[in-house]
Amino acid sequence: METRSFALIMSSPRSVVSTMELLYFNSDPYPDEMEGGTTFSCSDSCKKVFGLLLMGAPKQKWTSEEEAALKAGVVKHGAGKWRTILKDPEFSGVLHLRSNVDLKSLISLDVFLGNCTDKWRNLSVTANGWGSREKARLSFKRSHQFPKHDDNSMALSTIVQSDEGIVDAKPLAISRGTSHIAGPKRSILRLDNLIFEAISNLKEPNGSNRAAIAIYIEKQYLTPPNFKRLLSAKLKFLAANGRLIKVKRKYRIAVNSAVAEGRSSSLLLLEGKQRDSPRVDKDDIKILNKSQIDAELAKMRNMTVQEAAAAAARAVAEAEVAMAEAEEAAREAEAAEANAEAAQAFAEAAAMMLKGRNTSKLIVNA
DNA sequence: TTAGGGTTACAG
DNA sequence: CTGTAACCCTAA
Repeated sequence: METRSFALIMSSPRSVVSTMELLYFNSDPYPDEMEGGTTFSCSDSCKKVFGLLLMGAPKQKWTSEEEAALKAGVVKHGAGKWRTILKDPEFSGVLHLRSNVDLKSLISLDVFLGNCTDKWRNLSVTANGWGSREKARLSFKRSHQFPKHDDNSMALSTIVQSDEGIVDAKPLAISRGTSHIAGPKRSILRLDNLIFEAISNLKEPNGSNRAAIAIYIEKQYLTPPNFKRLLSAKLKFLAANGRLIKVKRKYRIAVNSAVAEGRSSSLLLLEGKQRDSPRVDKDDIKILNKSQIDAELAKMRNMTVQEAAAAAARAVAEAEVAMAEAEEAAREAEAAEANAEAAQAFAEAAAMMLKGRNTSKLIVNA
């Protein structure tokens, strides 16, 4: 009896062993057959023994198929739901040699872009002084910070319209290691959404000022530490391209703004480049509202693993580009704001001072 | 079960 | 030898 079980375990990857439970060891009778993916029940000491026996076993490189399934699984269930992904019959076939702990490696957008391993978790010094592992961690936290309510939409919440073709399964598989996809500049979408939501919900007749918008968003959502800068940059950008109208430091939504209402779904994620109509504006920003995101998710559930993974990878790649761009914009905006918003900062500082509050922060900007 | 620090094996 | 992919350990 023991011999037989032993053989079974030896043929399992170490990662499976680590999650084994000694179900069959103590079960009577033993199951006649064990298929790949069968989990065992095992005491801790048992695990140690078999873990030792497996030491030196070759590492199991992730196949492109497994990566695709993993990415699709994250799209479907969300990052962090490793066990759920594993148990999903849609992915369990492909991922049956992996444990939930193996899956968790995919914790960041960087990783999502093509590195389904712990690569980005391993500290290594980079030019900007941040270890890539640390970077991955921050990236992950950041991506989880915005949607306070709906984790499931996270994966798609920052999708922007692509100017590129659909990444199909093959290029996806060989894209590992390429963490940035070259292409025309795109803008972050999620914050746009929040700004529009804030302005329209605040319902101020002449529009809302930056502070009010910030307060609204901060009340509704968890915001990143650099949120103020991002918001400033974004407001400026949206006003510059006419999607917001700025009058006396108050922003209102432009009537012809391309807010998602009534927009054809043909502009959305899954269609990608298949929409061949000429672009009017290279900075055109598409916004997915909640129902559209849900629709996209529904579509993805009907896709094959490869299709979903391709779409997911593209979405995340674009989100990553968007995030990088937003941060870049924020950096650039810092200098610009010193001039453009100086008057505002002074005014606010003065007002604050009158109220006897600490003005140091605001004066710094002036 | 997961996140995250730590360790090991392997390729270059 | 070094960097990285894969894997281990464990607090919460």
